[in-house]
Amino acid sequence: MNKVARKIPDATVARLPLYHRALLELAKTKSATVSSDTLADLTGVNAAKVRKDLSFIGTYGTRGVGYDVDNLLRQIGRELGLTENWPVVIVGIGNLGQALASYGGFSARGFRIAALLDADPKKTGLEVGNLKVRPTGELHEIVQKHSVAIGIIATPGHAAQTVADQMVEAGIASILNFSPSVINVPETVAVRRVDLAVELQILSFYQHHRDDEAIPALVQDSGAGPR
Amino acid sequence: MNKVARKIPDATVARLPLYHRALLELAKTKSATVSSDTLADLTGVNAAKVRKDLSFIGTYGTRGVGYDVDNLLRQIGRELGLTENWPVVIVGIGNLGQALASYGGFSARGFRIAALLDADPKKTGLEVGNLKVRPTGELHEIVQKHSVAIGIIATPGHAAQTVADQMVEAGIASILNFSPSVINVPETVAVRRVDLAVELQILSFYQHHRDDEAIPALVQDSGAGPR
DNA sequence: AGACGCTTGTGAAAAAGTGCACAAGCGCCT
DNA sequence: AGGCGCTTGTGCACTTTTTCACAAGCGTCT
Repeated sequence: MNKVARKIPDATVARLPLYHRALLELAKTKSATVSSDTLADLTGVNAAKVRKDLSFIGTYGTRGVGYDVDNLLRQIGRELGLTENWPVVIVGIGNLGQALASYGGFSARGFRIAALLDADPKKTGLEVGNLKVRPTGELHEIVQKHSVAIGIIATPGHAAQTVADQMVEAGIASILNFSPSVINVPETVAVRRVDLAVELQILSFYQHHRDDEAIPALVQDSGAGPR
Repeated sequence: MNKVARKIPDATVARLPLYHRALLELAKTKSATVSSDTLADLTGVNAAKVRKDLSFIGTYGTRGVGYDVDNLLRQIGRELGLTENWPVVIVGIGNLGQALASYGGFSARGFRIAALLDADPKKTGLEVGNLKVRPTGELHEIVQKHSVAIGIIATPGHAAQTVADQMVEAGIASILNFSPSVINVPETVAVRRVDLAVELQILSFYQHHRDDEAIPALVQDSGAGPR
């Protein structure tokens, strides 16, 4: 009876990080409470949807007033598991890997980079974002030592499957795949794929069909259903 | 009567690039035709869905045989507007911008980078992927000259809105926003946002709720409904 | 204390997306 | 020339997501 209640729709899960980020912003600057309407503006989501989404994680709003920013932030963070400060490893320290490694936002958002790995020996020892790049061979050891649960693949497409296999073997349970390839993993492993060119192509479609009476419109998230 | 037929669901649009990429791969190596089943394997999509998706762009399959790879590739490319070889500009040449600029896959996928721009004068003149970085001030001129329709924002969050405004003013109609901020644009402008940390947080959720009876599973796309 | 304005939380309807299951059709083989 | 195996295209039922609309509840002001 307590587990059953806990079913948050995938579409909602995909939006929670959006609210989280907006709240982070609000907490820094603005007031102590926020209405679903404001949050809707800030995230580009419809207000009713905001309320429904938030209702899935509990009733933390006050009618006539809104949501307490700090509290809501905490609740969403807890729900997303950001309180655990997940260690992540990044494999593939090319341009994208380096961009990820030096992206400052991770720690504020619940993650810390445990290690940077690259198969190319020439990259070994390179210092990026005050971490030294290490050879891919050390993956297993690092994952075990730091209890890494999440791995990021930032390699070229042809290396992605190999890296994925190594990650799975090392015990990683969730993979964020930035390579353009689709990878095969056991179904106990969660995968999310982000393909930069795909995003462009989707835009291209709407650009291309601009005249076809359709209004492209303004939704700003890259997606719903992961799982 | 001819326009009406042309309504391709958003969810399908989001998957077309996936098929496109798989077909590109098939065209290079394998056989001349492909079945919906194989394509399903290659993309991690259910076979019935593949067929339904493809049926939206026309009936290009042959029963008992499958789809002609080259032809299908062409049809999807046409539908996505990739034949137009869109010129794009990238604003913000930090690590991510450089990663995008030197990502080789764009030209094969229907895009060419018209210019790299950065507001920081120190970056001006820097050569990335055999293009010189130019000051943001030249945006308007470049957009006009090359008829750029798509802009990529790869700046830090705090600069995103300013850049977006400049893009809109310059006449860009579609924006791919890699910054963590949500941007406001007229509703005639299409925006897609990709937030690296958001993707991680979504994974975090499923990782966190791993025991809650739910099987995270294996869908590999980052999203459906853009529009 | 009562009224009023504002905002939440949520039923219920509508819309969108998914997946099954199977008839229709193609090509090969005998 | 007919049968058989394979694969498409799609009607239909089902699930998920979105959107509407409004009662319920909080706080303030008189």
